[in-house]
Amino acid sequence: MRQGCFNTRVQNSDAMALSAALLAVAGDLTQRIQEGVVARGFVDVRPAHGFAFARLAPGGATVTDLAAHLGVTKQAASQLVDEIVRKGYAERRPHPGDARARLVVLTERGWACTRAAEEAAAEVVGEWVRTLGEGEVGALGARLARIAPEGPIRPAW
Amino acid sequence: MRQGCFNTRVQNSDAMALSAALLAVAGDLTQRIQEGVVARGFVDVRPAHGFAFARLAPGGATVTDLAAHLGVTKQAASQLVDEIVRKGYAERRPHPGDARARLVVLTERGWACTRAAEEAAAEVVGEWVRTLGEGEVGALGARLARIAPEGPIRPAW
DNA sequence: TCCATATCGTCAAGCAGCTTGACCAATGCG
DNA sequence: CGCATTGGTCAAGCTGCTTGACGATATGGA
Repeated sequence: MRQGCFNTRVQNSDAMALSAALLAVAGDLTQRIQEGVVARGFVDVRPAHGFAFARLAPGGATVTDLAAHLGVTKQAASQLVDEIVRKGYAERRPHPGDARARLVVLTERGWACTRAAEEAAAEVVGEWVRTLGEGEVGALGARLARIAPEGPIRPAW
Repeated sequence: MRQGCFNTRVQNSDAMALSAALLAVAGDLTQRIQEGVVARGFVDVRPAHGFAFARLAPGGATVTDLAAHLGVTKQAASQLVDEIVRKGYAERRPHPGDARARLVVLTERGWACTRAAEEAAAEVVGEWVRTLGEGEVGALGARLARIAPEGPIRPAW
């Protein structure tokens, strides 16, 4: 497919302004969720843990699953699991049906931290609602969802 | 000020979906700009350099300026400048009017890399335009600009 | 059934990018 | 002038990731 068809041409300066705003908002959101989670008493977690928790939440996951989801090596994922297990947010269980694998599942503390992150995110989004209005924020979410990629979550830089 | 006024209440699950989409789009954007820049021949730069270039572009900046803009220590900024100077993207000049400071300015190669990043960003945004339409993307940018923070650029995680 | 190959997870070592702490040179205010 | 402040660098250390190697289990073809 031809890239530069006339009516989809974008001014480079506009693209940079949009990109800068998007990345600035993303960085701000991450930082403020982090602060909110810390304020709720979970002082030993980092933003990356949130993405791990999100993957573990449904019903647990293996280290390899987690690695693919986070876009890092198995070793890095294993180290991250070591950390959240040591801190009491998750535990390793034998995997039903595959003795090689281990199922990593959230503990009650892990669930509590996940809920804290949700509350913190809702606080930030609530501020956006006060600035933009509810409909605008809804439209924002809908559009972002349509251009969001499929694959693993990647750090923004 | 009271946070949870009734009509600005946000469902936690909605907030998480919006946050996840935003961070996914931001990560994808970063990665694809990076790939575009590499594809244009600048194989030895990282995303963080782009934010430095943006600060240097107008007319140069000091290491301390850069550190504040990137939200890191002076030492880290100085190391980053070492790197982009060594790779030929910038150079250190005496600062007019302050013999302690040094003005870091982009070289021609630095400008070329900045233009490459703009082109790569425009390519990605062009795809969004094909998906959402031009008006929607414009609205997206306008809304993001309204909720973008003032301070230093922070990494999204 | 048996064995070759692939996969799950971990151990170990190394590296990149950031931090803290210390320091010198230049500034500028009393 | 005297001295606290500021711009920049040097040095050492830490954290989170990588690559490489390995044992244990699973899987599929002869």
